[in-house]
Amino acid sequence: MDTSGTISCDDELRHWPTDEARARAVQDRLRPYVCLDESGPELGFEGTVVGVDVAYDDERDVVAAAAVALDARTLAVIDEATAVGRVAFPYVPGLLAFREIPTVLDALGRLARTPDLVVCDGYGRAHPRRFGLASHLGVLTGLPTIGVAKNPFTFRYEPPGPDRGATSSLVDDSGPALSGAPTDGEEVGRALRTQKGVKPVFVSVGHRIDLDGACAHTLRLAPKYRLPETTRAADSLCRRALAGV
DNA sequence: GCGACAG
DNA sequence: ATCTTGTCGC
Repeated sequence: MDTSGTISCDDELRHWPTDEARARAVQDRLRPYVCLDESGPELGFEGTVVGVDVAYDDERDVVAAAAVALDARTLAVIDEATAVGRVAFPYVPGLLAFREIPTVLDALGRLARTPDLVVCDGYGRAHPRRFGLASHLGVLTGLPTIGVAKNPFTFRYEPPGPDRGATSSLVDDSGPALSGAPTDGEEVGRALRTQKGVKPVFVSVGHRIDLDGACAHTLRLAPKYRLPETTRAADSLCRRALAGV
């Protein structure tokens, strides 16, 4: 595998790790493939923004994933897909991707057309090893991805201004944990106020987009509610899919 | 040792 | 994530 200097999604799935140490090793191995020097799709581009999310039934060890494609201009739903699978990994903070991605990939593959941008529940670069769910999904699919989380995890931030669109830096103060570059105090994402007077969401870059673009798209996707319409639609659909199993 | 900890 | 009643508001 990986004899061409690129990633094979199928190979990664075939060698999915089963313990924490190997999962962290996978993150360290794939992190160099994250692309941070593309600006991403234009705001209001012609194409689809796809939201993905999963729901669990721990009793039966079942996970349901949903992928919902919205028209990037009108935010109208134009396609939906679901997939059901077995939980592939326990919940461990920092290793969420290994629990969710296999079934999410299955759902994404059932869409009629390839997404132009994918919005994930959780983090991208805002991650202990700079390789959260959104980055992982981006590297495996090659698609531009962003992470929109509902909580700041362990990262520090100042509350953004009260108005819609206000932002503040999400900073990693854990120190230079990664080999090499000094990352202490680095901005790993942003707190973004999507609705006036409402708790912000936490946006970070996944793959092939910059932080400004990730925030701009997130704000545009949340014209009425705190969470992006992509997330709301995917959350609703995966819950219905789980209930139907 | 203790608390914190995306979903 | 999931467990869960009522309640306030458009």
